[in-house]
Amino acid sequence: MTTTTPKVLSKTAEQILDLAEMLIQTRGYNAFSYQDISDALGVTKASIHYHFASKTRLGMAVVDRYVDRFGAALVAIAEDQARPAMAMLDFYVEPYLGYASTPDQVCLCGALAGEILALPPELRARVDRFFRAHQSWLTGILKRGVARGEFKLAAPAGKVARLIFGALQGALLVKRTTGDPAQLRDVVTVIKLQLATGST
Amino acid sequence: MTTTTPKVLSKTAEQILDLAEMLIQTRGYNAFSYQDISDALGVTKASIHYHFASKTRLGMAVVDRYVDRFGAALVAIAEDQARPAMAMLDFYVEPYLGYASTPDQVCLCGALAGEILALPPELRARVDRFFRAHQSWLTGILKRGVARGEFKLAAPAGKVARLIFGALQGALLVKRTTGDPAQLRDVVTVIKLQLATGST
DNA sequence: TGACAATTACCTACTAGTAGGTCAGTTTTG
DNA sequence: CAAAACTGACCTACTAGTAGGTAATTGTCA
Repeated sequence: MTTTTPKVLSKTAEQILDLAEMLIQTRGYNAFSYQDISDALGVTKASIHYHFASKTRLGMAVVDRYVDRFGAALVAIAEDQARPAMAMLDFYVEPYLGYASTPDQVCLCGALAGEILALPPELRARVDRFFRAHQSWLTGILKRGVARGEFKLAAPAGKVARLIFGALQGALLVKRTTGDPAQLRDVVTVIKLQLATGST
Repeated sequence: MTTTTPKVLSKTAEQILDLAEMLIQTRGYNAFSYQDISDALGVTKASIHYHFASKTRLGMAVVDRYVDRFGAALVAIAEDQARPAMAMLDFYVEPYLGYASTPDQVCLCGALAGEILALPPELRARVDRFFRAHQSWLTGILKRGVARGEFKLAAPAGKVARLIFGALQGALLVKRTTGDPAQLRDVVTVIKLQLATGST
């Protein structure tokens, strides 16, 4: 696991992390301030600096926690060798559908990617790792589905994984702007139909 | 056409627009300042305010110009009834491939979508319109391809259009972060293979 | 057990820097 | 000349971050 903060976190520190994560997912990293957190949580800016020395460190802690949480879920999904690959894909898209059901949340790393050049290098590297890990995980699931005769791919698994991952991230972004809750649902439907053997 | 600035623009105004467009596409709207433009162009901040009274108005002018330019291309592509639908799709993805060949440009509206909640409402509405227009244009092209026997779709054209559009936007975002120029190329390849009759 | 020293968790008050924006005045140009 | 283009000086609001202080809790040891 990639841990920025060594030991257990205080209740306040966790509240700060929770709120910062939400603020990045909705407004973006550069569009939230320590003052926003201070106002919402009733703690002073100095107190936030006590828990997270800099905004960069706060961002790192938020991303690390998100990546670890998501990553643990990926491991858990892929563990059960008996489970159909399509069911694994269903589990994978669940968080995305969850975000799509909120008024304006997107994937944390998707949000950060939109302002990647305006981000401190520590955050850039973490988003990069997230994208690679998820696309490689998806590639594995697709290969498994093909080996089991569940999926029929029009192209190599790695390229299809890129299509699926990009489509999920893009659909979330579009959904938040247009406000149409069907945006992501439709995309997931088409992906599954295209993967299913004999769908075309 | 959606024109914010009524008459012809001065050379300086156009330089400001060009640079602002590039800055939004790379860094994002909230991560660039009048000072950045002032430094790069050698004009004062006050001079920028002379041409564009507020940052919101500058943003509006940038998006309007971008949307008009892109929209004119869409009309031109769809004009020739004889041209194959696949060729039209090739023309459509050309700008995306162009951005992908730069180190860190993405679609202007894709960049704005990442910080949509931190944007003035005038910009939000414009990004929304862009997304709807492009998905509806893509839907038309897909329907045309089906009618001509060029495409075989696994789902209704509107849903496939959402997949394609989201995948293009998402792939650009991922490409900029990971730096892999093949990210978008792979996605386009898979899309075309999945659309082609009998590809699966 | 009680005394003392750290440590944790916060606070008020402040800094230097940057953001977008204003305005009166000046230069340039048709 | 007059309109258009531009500038320097300035303003207010807000940013991340710092300095220094205060309680309360916790660990250690005679």
